[in-house]
Amino acid sequence: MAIPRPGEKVRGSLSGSPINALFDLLGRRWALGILWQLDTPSTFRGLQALCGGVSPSILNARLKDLREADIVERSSVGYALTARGRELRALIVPLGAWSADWSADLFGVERPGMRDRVAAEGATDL
Amino acid sequence: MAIPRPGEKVRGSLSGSPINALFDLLGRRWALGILWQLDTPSTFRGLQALCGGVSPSILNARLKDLREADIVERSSVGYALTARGRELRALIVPLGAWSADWSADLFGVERPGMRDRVAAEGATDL
DNA sequence: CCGTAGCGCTACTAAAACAATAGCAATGGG
DNA sequence: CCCATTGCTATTGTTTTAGTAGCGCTACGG
Repeated sequence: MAIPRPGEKVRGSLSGSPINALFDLLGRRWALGILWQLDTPSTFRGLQALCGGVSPSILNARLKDLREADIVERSSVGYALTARGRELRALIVPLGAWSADWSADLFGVERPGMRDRVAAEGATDL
Repeated sequence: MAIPRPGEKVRGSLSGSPINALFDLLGRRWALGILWQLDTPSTFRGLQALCGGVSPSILNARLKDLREADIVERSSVGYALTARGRELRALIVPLGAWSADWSADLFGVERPGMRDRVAAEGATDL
């Protein structure tokens, strides 16, 4: 699957504006999870484990997408975020705290201090 | 498709942690776009148009997901974000500015002032 | 050398999600 | 009653994702 290009049509419809291109990309399965887990660089198999055993085919496809989009790159220590990717990740980090509240309110799940850990450390093991 | 519940397995794998449940939800097609467009309440067909003509079946499915997740609700003026949904949307608004930069750098697309408009007004017509 | 282990990744099949189109029941004018 | 609009379902066909197996490569230790 080609990465969505602003200015062209994006998967079936839409104006192809930048935000929609981004949403198309991030709306693919595991894209957000990969971004989240790549806080620290990981090997392919390491990342696969972090993502709960995603199938390698889809992991590879998503990594390819994210590399073409200049969000992820291969380094000596495995896959890592680019500078731009780190900026993007910084924007989605607050979702961690939001999801903790959401989960607690909606499902009654509670994990004391989780909010603060996320806010303070950007913990990835939610 | 059932909404992802923290604590249970999420679509095939993962730990079922809150952030992963959220990523599962937002990783479905149009979920992010709907959140983005629901800045102002819209009717079903209005929202469909805003999203570039999404098919009604998938729009309906996504609205159902988002309503079960207490992110979207039906009001007298159509579909609208809940209080929680507005909080979530606020977190993704910065993606608009990021996507504008990303698009400009990666594809050479340029629209003067877009960044500022997004930052100042939260423009949705990117 | 040879076996073993880890790595990145491809191939294949089955299941699920999504897209596209048509159209129905309900509501509210004119 | 007629017509337009709305929310939505039904149906069909395509695309994407899941799940599993395993190949080629590199780097060991023996």
